[in-house]
Amino acid sequence: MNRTLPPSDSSEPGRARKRAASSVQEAIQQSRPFRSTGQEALIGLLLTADLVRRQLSAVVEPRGLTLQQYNVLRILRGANAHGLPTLEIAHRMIEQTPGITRLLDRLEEKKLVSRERCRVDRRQVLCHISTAGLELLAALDEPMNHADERLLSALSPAELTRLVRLLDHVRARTQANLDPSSPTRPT
Amino acid sequence: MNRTLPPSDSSEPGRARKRAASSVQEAIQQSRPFRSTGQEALIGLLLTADLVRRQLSAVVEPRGLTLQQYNVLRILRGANAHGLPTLEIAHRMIEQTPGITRLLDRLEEKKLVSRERCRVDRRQVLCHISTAGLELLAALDEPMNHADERLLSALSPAELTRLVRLLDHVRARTQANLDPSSPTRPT
DNA sequence: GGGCAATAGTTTATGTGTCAACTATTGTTT
DNA sequence: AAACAATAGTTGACACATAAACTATTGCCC
Repeated sequence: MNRTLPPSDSSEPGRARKRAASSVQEAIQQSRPFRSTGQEALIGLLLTADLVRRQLSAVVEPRGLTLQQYNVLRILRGANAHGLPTLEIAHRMIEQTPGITRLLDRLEEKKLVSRERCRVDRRQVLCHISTAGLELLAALDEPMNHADERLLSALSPAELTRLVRLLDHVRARTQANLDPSSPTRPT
Repeated sequence: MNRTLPPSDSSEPGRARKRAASSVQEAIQQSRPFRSTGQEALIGLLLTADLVRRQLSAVVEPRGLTLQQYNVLRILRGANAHGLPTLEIAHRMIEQTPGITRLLDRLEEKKLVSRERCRVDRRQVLCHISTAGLELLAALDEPMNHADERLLSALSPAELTRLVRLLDHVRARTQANLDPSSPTRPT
């Protein structure tokens, strides 16, 4: 993407737009090359993640689930028996607090999860996956695994490992940089 | 959601929640390991992209823009003078058609873009970025570049290139499997 | 043991994404 | 020229994300 600082900048016409460009450049049809590899990487990351999200959504959508709902069910399946308090689910997702409530509302409407006040700490609401939920997940395991494989079939095992490592690095660094002092302190 | 640990949690002694695992495993706190590296890669991809999106959103949000709105402005800045028809913008984003209309509606309300019927083909609506829009973008260039660098500062140039290449591969394969009428195909 | 802050969760409001159905214009066919 | 399909875009309905304000419960601590 073009990055030029002055206010009335940029956008000169007739810029050559066909060069042996990277896939990202082609995808967004920008008329200039990237300012940096980093920028290209970020855009590639977002494009790829969107593509993956779409593909995975398409797998669960026929069963009437969104990807987020599927995720909650997976979390609950993995957490079994005792159930999980609502916010614990939110923490394990990339979800904000208010979103998880309604997400669980819809799952409960579909009888895929059940909720109950915790007797020990009555502030908490414990969530469980129902038998129907488990069955639904079971039915989705196959196609989901298949989609996973298909999506990454372009990469060799070694490349996959490298990708995982690179992504881990990015997250590790960024999360370390995040403000550790939470601003949610009314004082 | 940020994985920032609660400061001195210690509410329960018996609650050891750390294990020496990959960053992804730690993040989602799944009790079992991944079935495959591919799955780990996908989840890592989604987590990382979400993180990046959040960080970049935080940069444009103080100016009252969403990341998508910012993107549209960038596209329009890059597309100069003649303006772009609505759907052309949508194609350059990962946006669906209806979304772009309302997105442009909001940008127009803020006087950041203008729209007009094309006289040649009256079905089309040509979109332009306004002077105010250009100024806003200019003001965001600096912090945006800074954020880009910060986000990927963990990776060396060589690693960045590798990441770009790996992501390109994933998209290339998947999109090839997807629909043969690729919308973003210049020459 | 009464006051008060932190915690767990929900509600509300707003912005947005997406699907389906719709309008308007153009191109094509006959 | 009338009919019809394709194109460009909008509108409506609904799910979702996020921030802010709210309720209920618990823990603290004096």
